[in-house]
Amino acid sequence: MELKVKNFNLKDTITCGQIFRYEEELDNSYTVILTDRVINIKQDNDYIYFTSNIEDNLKEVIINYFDLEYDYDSINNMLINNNSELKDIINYSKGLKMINEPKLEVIISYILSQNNRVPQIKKALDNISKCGGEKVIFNNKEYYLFPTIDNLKKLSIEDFRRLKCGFRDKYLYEFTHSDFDIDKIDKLSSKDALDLLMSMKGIGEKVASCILLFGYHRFDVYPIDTWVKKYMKDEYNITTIKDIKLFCDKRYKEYSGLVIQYMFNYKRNKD
DNA sequence: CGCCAGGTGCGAA
DNA sequence: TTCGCACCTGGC
Repeated sequence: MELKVKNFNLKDTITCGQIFRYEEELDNSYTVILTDRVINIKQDNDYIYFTSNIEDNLKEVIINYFDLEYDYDSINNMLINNNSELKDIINYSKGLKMINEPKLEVIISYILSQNNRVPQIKKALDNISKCGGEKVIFNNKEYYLFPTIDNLKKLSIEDFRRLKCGFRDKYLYEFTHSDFDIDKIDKLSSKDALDLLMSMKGIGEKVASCILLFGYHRFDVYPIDTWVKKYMKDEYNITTIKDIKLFCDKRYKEYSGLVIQYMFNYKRNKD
């Protein structure tokens, strides 16, 4: 199946740190595990080509997952008009979309991320999926969907430890056995949402920010990672997280989360 | 070996 | 309120 796109960069969108469970294939396509299916997707200029083990609504699923109907162009133009210093990084990063990743998977992923490395996080997520997720055969390979909350509840602390989650085992167990209402977050202000997330063990400010930005499209909440730090130091000689946040909130307001993604993408790929 | 990574919880001051 | 430290795991 194919779809015409404009201002979409598949590679940047998939590889800029939003999701963990994807593979780059030899033909430069990507295989990505979504909620209910596995897809393979490839871009050639203004077209994306995709296949899946499930064809039902595939186009709609792709459009939703890669956020292709959200109007990034207007926001980008507005940002550049108000902040001319953003011209370079936005032109470099335009085509980067914020993925609509399943919320439960985002939460589990970022609980795993504390004091951890990306390959290790991915391995733990794969282990968890193998244990409680539905098996999918796609292009003669086995994949495992991310488990439902009911299946995650079947895992003990020892199971999480065995699945290489490390000391985060107890946080995962407590979260999955809590009465945390994943959809309630959408009804809260960003501050209340942050507080609610941070009331859970293993979720601090950084992890909560990642969850809200990547899982809930809250562009006014965002983490500051090493690449953004590097960018802000090199461009403005601003070094503390507090000052970086003050700077971004003042200039980029409710779109700061989007801007820091552009900074991240620019700084990390420009070397 | 020791160090550290997409931080956080905890006890001590 | 702030500070220092321990923490699974595995790659360097």
